[in-house]
Amino acid sequence: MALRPTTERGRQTRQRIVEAAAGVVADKGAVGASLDEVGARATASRSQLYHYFDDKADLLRAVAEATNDTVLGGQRDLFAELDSWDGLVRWTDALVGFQEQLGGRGGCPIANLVAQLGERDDDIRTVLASGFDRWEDHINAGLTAMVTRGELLPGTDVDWLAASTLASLQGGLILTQARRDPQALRRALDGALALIGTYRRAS
Amino acid sequence: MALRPTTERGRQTRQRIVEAAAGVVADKGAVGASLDEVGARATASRSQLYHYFDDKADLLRAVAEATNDTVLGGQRDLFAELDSWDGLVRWTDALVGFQEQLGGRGGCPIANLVAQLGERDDDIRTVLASGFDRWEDHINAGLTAMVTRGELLPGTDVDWLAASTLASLQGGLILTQARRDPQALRRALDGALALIGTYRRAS
DNA sequence: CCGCTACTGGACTGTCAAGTCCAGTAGCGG
DNA sequence: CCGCTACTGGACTTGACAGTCCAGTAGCGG
Repeated sequence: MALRPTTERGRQTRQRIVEAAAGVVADKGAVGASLDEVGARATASRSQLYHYFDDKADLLRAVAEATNDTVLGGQRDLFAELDSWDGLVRWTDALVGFQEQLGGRGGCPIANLVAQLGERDDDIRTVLASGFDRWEDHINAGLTAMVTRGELLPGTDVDWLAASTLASLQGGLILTQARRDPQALRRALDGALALIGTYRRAS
Repeated sequence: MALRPTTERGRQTRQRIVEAAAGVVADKGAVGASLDEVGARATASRSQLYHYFDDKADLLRAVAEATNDTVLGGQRDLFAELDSWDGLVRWTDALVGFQEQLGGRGGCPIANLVAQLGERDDDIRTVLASGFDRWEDHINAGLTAMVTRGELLPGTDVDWLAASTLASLQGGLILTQARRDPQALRRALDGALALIGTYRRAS
């Protein structure tokens, strides 16, 4: 079992390796990503790779954790405002805008790894599932706050609504990725908003 | 360019190869699938593989087309009844039931291939996108029939509703795959049904 | 029945890739 | 300043794999 680095220099090297690996995985896919390519991008030798990671699977596991943090971290500010209808709309607009910037490329990094590795590595799959759980928790917290402040009807099943919203988002992302068309995500998220809208309090 | 077989024997061999390849891809992922494994399962030698396919990418393209046909063909009977609320509910029950049989494993074969190959092979991505298009067309046809027979309100935006429904389904599948929990698909499809339900005619 | 072509068998080559091993050094604590 | 350990460099081995090439044959049409 590769030990966690004990020095600042070691921690920085490990971090460089994980970030480089995440980049290679984004470009080549998890299976197609080679350790040589990772080493070249991280400016790290094979010994360093094997100093910090038991094997390629161990490195990919670290990439999965980093991917969760990157995807969720990138939405932190939007999650903070997810407690109002306007915040919800801004969140969906930002997601679609981001896909427009990407030209519909890339899809969801977490979902990609589930499809590439999830059927053959339960540890990695579990890490990625926890990423989805955290994502859903953010949506759930926002919807709960909207109920609390009276923007959604009391008794709204926020657990179910949060789950349905995340599903719409994930589905919109895979369809966008296949079609290279961010409007696919727009339509999916509009569906989620329309469903949430049916629970809005009349004003 | 490998030619299409001209004899019945050749067609059967090519078919065996594609089916064997689809099985290896399901087990090992597209990138991890080796031609040796495909040959072993299809009882076909390397010469036969290269007689019918230019290279591995060419074979994977054929697998993508076969995957579309398999996934959509498997729902043919349900699609035929997708023109009523009851048919919609049966369709969603069947999809969830199928995931329960699988124990939440596998995910959507089309989406898996998009995530595994779609960022690096535009031909394959386009084939898979056409699979999603056909799937959405079936849903669209059902919703349109429901409007025509008065089960959904006139003026219902069936294009958008079909797109949103497919997104919910795809999202539910990826979340089910990550969590190994068919209830994730159940919740997603309930969201789709609830949204469609808002367009039902009062009776 | 024979010639020809599509189909078939499988050995072989070159390249890539994961993982191992040997050796050197930066930097920290005593 | 020195010893020690975490960190570093990179050569090397082994095995897997895609693709090429040579040769044989089943089966069909004339």
